[in-house]
Amino acid sequence: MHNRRSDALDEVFEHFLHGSNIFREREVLTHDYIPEKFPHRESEIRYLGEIVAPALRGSLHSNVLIYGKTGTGKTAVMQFVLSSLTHKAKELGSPMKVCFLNCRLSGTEYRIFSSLCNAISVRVPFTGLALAEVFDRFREGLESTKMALVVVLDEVDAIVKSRGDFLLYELTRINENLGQSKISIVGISNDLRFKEFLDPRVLSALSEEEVIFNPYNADQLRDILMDRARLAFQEGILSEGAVKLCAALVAAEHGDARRALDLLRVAGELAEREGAQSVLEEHVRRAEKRIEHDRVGEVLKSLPTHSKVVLLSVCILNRANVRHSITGDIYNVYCELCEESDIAPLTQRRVSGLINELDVIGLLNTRVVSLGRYGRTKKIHLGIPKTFIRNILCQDERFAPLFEYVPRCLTAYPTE
DNA sequence: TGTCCACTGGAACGTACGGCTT
DNA sequence: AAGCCGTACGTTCCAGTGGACA
Repeated sequence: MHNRRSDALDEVFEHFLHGSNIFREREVLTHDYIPEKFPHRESEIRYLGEIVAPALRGSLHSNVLIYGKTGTGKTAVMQFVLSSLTHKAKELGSPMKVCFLNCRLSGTEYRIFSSLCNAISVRVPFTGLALAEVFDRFREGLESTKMALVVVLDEVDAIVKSRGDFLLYELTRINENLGQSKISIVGISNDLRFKEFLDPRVLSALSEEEVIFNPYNADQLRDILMDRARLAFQEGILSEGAVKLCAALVAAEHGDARRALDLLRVAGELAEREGAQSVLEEHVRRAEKRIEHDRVGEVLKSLPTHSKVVLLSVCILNRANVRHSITGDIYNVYCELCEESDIAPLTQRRVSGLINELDVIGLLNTRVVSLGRYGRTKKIHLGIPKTFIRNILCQDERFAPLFEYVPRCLTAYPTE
């Protein structure tokens, strides 16, 4: 047993050490790689360059809003433009600085302001200060630097949707109180309806210029993939069919180039692992399944305990041939499962909220229905296979026995 | 036509926590 | 040490609702 295992591993390690015969440079296909060329984005690059150029003289440039769905190259293009800008600014000794922030990753207005402070070397604590205090320190710090600051807020819609537009309102007004320094804002949004969430004053200040990144079509995706593939793969390894399929599969969805690159990378990894001589269409098809499987698995594992119990409750009702369970039934089963495993149950209101969250991430599908005299509720069914949920949740020993549990409330349940 | 069910979903509030300022 | 702040997660309260049923 031991020998067999070490032989197998030995082969894996040897294979690794002798270098990949598929990849030349795998990193080229990862998300954080910024390429030198952006096929089909030349005009956007030029336009953005024209907009931010005044920063080179230390003066204000127009605020910009960039729209586009995920994987249309907004972030990468902007980073590319900014790195060229800072490079040029260094050459010229221009009094400017760039601060690139991802609002979704930062999470809160406080953290965004504190990142802005860090960008201009003002130290603020992780927490503890009033938001207004952090903002004041930022403004004072900025004023003393006497420079133009370009603030790029990536995924700005995330912060506006969850916290309102206080942050943008303050930032767009800050120039009124600055004498020596200036700040220009570039907002990047995935959501085209993002404007609806903004105060009209903020909107007009922010969208002096607008740039829209349209999704890539299959031909454009193919060009992008070919470009990267030349760097990423060994010569002659990648079949043209595989590239075409990647482009076609992704274009049929939302034209997300990031996803296309993922697909190509995973296809390459699959081919590599089985020692294939080339990356074929079949590898791409398997990669597509693998990516989806992994994504859902990760989401499931990272779910909070109560959400897992809710999901489990839906599984149990599903097992009892209740195809569309309703909130009340799920809550009953949920309470029993909590009792069974010594977890303090949450209120129905909270559970109803958890069900909504599970709906948003696609693990459940819900629909509000009215059953007339029998009230208004939600019909809920699983968004992914029961066996898959079982496989993942059973890795937690608390949940494994619960899958076999037969709830008391079910015995009285009228089957559909 | 009015009643009434079983919720939905918004809003306000409570509690715990980490970490700052004074 | 006390007071405050933002954040996360939860509870409590309650008006609103679509449609079957009497």
